[in-house]
Amino acid sequence: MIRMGNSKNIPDIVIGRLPIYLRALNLLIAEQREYTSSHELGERLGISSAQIRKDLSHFGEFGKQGTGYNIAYLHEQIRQILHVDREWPMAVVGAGDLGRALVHYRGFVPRGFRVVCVFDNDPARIGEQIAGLTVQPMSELASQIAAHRIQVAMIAVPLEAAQEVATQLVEAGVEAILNYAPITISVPDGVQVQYIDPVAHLQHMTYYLTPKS
Amino acid sequence: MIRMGNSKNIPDIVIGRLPIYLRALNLLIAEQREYTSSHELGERLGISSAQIRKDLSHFGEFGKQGTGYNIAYLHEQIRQILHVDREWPMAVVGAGDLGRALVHYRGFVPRGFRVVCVFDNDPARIGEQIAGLTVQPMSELASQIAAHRIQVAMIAVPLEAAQEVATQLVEAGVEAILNYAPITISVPDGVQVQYIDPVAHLQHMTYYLTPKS
DNA sequence: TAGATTGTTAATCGATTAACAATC
DNA sequence: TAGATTGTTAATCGATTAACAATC
Repeated sequence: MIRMGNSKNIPDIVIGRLPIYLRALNLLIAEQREYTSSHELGERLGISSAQIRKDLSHFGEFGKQGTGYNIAYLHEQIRQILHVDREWPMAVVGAGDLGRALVHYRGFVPRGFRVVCVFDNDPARIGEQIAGLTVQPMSELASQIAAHRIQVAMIAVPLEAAQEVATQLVEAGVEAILNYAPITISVPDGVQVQYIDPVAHLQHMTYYLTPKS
Repeated sequence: MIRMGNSKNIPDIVIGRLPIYLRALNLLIAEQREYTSSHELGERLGISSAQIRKDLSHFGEFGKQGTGYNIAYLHEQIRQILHVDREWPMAVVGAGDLGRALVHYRGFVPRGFRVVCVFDNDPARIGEQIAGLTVQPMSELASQIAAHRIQVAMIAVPLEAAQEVATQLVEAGVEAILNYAPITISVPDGVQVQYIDPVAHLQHMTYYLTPKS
């Protein structure tokens, strides 16, 4: 297989840190700062400065000796690397409390995403309006995803339904799934999956705690 | 410093996988299965069987050669290791869409957690009922956390308020924080913090996608 | 110039995997 | 017994860190 000269295989763990750097840069921009350094970023994030420089070096040279990184420039570069220098339309499946909160969430648009449709299989919910979107039946899923050219979806259904929904999403052409149901789903190679399981994080922390009561 | 004989320092990354194992065991229990193997667990989770055996070996010997692991027994053991063989009372700060969804979420109780109070600083929200709980003003935070002996809290406020809320929680005695605001917060040593940032996960995935539109 | 900070190399550290004796 | 699977060791693999020449 031919490999492009500039597309080395960058560790996934490095990719996973770029959004964190971007988040920190957002804040620095809000503070009206112009320059930062790997040392300052590291301090704020609890990461070593060497790691930040090493991570960024996979993609190019974004800093200047002596002065550090121009915040706006580095921000824009990372946005391009992560492909969030545009707006990704997204589908939400599940219009329960969580799905509703996702549709309402104001934090997607400023960071490159927009919920453009929401689905549910409960007749009581279909037709309901959420933040200007109409809850659609699952029978509309494939056609809507095609019509909106949706590549990214979020699953907010009960765990029993999550695998079936994932399968439908992939069949409809979705290539990246953020799954809120506490179950590992199986998808074909090449389809991206990430998980959000608050209880897993809580359990991780309680390992270190001694119960009071 | 004196170190107990049986409390070796177990890598944090191993602790982070235990909740995933627990989640898989929950499913196997629901399927009425009695025994499993490191191979089967690994298949389901996309993890090598060797890693699962290695991880578990940090805590004891839970399996039997030839037959694998008794599911109910392993489940109970991991629950004890993670200290979720009890119910942790939790506070939610922020009664917006997300906070509301967290208070309503049915997935906490079966896995060791229960939201017992919710706070907001918006007079329009204070007094509101959410799933049987009354939204309380921030001025009540310290006394309520003490009264309920709360050690775990979730932050669901806008990012501008997150650091201040975290500081108040720690002062009130909270030892573990799950932060939904997209900002790295600073807390004293010994206080656990975990982050949930859906956008970071989405951006991680879009790195691997080629935009269609 | 002197001070600061990058990008990169090499060394260190830690995590994952392969392999297998033990044994159910 | 034969087959399966554990727990563990040693080897491999990969990620992090320390250090520094280059240079703004």
